[in-house]
Amino acid sequence: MKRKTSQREAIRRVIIRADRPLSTDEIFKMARKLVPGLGIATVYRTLKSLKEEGSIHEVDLPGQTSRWELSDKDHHHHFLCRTCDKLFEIEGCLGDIDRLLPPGCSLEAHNILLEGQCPDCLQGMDN
Amino acid sequence: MKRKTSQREAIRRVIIRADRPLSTDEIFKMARKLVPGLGIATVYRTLKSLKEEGSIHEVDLPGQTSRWELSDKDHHHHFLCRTCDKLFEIEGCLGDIDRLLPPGCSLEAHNILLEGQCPDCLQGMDN
DNA sequence: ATAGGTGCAAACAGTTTGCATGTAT
DNA sequence: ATACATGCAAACTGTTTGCACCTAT
Repeated sequence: MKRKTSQREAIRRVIIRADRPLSTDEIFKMARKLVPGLGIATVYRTLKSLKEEGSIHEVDLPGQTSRWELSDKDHHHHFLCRTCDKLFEIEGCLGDIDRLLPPGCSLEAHNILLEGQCPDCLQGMDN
Repeated sequence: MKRKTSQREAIRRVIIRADRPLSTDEIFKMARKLVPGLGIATVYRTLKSLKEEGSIHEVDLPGQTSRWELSDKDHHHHFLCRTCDKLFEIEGCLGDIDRLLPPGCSLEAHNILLEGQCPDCLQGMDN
């Protein structure tokens, strides 16, 4: 996949403009405003392709649908609001992770997810 | 749900005997050996009910299907083998998690998942 | 006897794929 | 011109639900 199509550009633009990782469906709805006829299959295919070319990163979440963010970021983790389901980027990391590793296992990655209420939802403005 | 049926007992037994959190499908296959006609819908319903009554806990994983473990355990996290997809319990936790919390957010839970190779898979015995 | 549990098949949600058509190169 | 991308619908996977039948109480 290398062609510069309006669909692909719209999807890329939506992700670039976002201030947090977006779900596939959010991207679909936002990109469809830019390219009216856009189909969901194209979104899935394009996200996969952007991921494979290395420009975006898929954030897998427990129990939730994947979110997508630009991959040119430093190592970080995420905070998930349990009310609005929005995901936010968290800076920094925790040290001494190796300490938890079971004996005989090799460590290839670690995932830290914080969950709670985001500022907006704490104020009862449920959105 | 309160009745003592062979299906429910088999499912409970499989989870109790396991040395690690099992997937719904693993539970289904193991319990079906104990109760031949067992249907997958019953497994889903029973797991949900055991969860609601508080005897088991659902481990949601990013990108993977849920695993189930007994809920009478201390706070812990998990290690996922990227080769055989088995999940292992990890003792202990990391301190200073609040430090990562974005300003204005409340913290209700945290999730730490380590990923890599388990001892068996490190030795090339791919299972 | 009867409320609740079970198995089956159909329904669902999210995601992927086959195919004919459209379009960037 | 043509190889690749798109939209649609069908297929797929994991999970849930409706319903007639079964069974623990």
